[in-house]
Amino acid sequence: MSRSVGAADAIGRADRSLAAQIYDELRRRIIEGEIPAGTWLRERELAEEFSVSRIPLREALPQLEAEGFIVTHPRRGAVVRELTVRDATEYFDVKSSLEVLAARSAASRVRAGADTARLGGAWAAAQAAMAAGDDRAIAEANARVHDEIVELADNRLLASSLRPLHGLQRWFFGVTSDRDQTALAQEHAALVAAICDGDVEYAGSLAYAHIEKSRRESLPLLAERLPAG
Amino acid sequence: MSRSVGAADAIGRADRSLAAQIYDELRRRIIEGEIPAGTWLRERELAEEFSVSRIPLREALPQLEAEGFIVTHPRRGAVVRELTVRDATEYFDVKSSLEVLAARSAASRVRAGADTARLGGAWAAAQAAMAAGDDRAIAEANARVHDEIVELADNRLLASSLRPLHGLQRWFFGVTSDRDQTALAQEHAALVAAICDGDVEYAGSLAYAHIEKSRRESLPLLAERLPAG
DNA sequence: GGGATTGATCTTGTATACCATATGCCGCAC
DNA sequence: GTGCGGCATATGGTATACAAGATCAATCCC
Repeated sequence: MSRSVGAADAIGRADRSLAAQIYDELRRRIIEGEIPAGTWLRERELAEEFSVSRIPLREALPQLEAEGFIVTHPRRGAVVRELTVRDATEYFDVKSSLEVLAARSAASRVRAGADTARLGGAWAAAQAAMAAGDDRAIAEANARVHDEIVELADNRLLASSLRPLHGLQRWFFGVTSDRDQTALAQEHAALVAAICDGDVEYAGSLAYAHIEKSRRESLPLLAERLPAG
Repeated sequence: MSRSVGAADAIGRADRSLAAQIYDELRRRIIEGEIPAGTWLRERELAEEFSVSRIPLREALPQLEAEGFIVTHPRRGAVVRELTVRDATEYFDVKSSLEVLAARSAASRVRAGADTARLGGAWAAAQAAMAAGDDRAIAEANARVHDEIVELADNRLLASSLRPLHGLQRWFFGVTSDRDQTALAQEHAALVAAICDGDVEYAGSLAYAHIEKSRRESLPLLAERLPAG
């Protein structure tokens, strides 16, 4: 079978394996709500849609299950999981712990002489986006600030632990989140400053406050549109 | 091909999927050192050894990669990763954060009326094993105490975040770890008491001290036998 | 003699066809 | 109305074939 040119071209001709591309594509569709909770995912159906054989799907679907996006029912198929308020609570709990660690580690590494150029650059981009008033750009810049903090923390295990949380976040909130992106950027300002100062304790406290503020603002909104779980 | 009865019977006839069984078996072999770091894992070779087709392996190997046990080189195969001191440091950092959360959450749930019977039972088993002087049993009971704390915390996301750490722990230390299991059990005593009292702050502090003590005792020993990374 | 090239070989990546088996549903008998 | 049996369907798994990237060694040219 040729590699699909027409309708199924959602998966491009990237140099990555088909399984990885399909994983990415399905993950994106679930996160962005194109595939709503409760949808059944059938191997052969998806294989046909993507114009691939079942093999790549048999690698991609278990990965999606491992990250908690779908639940597999043996011999019945996989169904997209439904997010609940409980998931959100768990998310904020774990996120809080790990983000504090990231902020503290980043500050600690700065104290040990790490380069803050990239983080500074990301933060500058956020400021520029704020000045321009481009909400989408602010959201993207905020996300990059976050990524750069994790990068600066230089802990691969931490980064891999945060990855599923990142997916959850976008699943919950979409790209922009419920919060005012400008307010988010303001909080980032203090956090970035503390990290660049190498102030471990302060950076950790700010990160904690940052997440807890998000929790308090977002949870009530989520509770309105999500089942309790 | 029939389902293997002879030498390949490491994977039993459990009701789980072949991929899951093979994942478990490979994971166990890596963790227990039967497959040393640097070993190349070849699909067809393993398929033949386990008397299965390549399909289950194509599901199992990506899972092992996702959990950090192997590194896949496209079109070359997968190689068992080598643990480094850096991995150990990262492990303790993340472990510290998440175990504190587990202890605090567990205590908080007790305060809200959760049942402590299972945790109490696990702790009683550890005491019994200590009285009997059975080191292996103490180690197992200690592990169960830990599991019950996570269970009591009742946070599935936290539990799934801790799972890879648990694998890392056994990979680093084997079943018994480097530490004196009786000393470990003593520390568990105070932690379990604090949790059962619903004392959130104290439980968190004890969990933190517990991990940091492990770090300080174990890291120098690991540094002797692991490359720096 | 040394470095670039080519080709053999190994391994994964993917497709295809087929069989086995569990699950759920529908309709029939009672 | 209820219980049972069979059928449709989906995954779980096997076998096989072929394509293509990676490696390495032999070879060829200068």
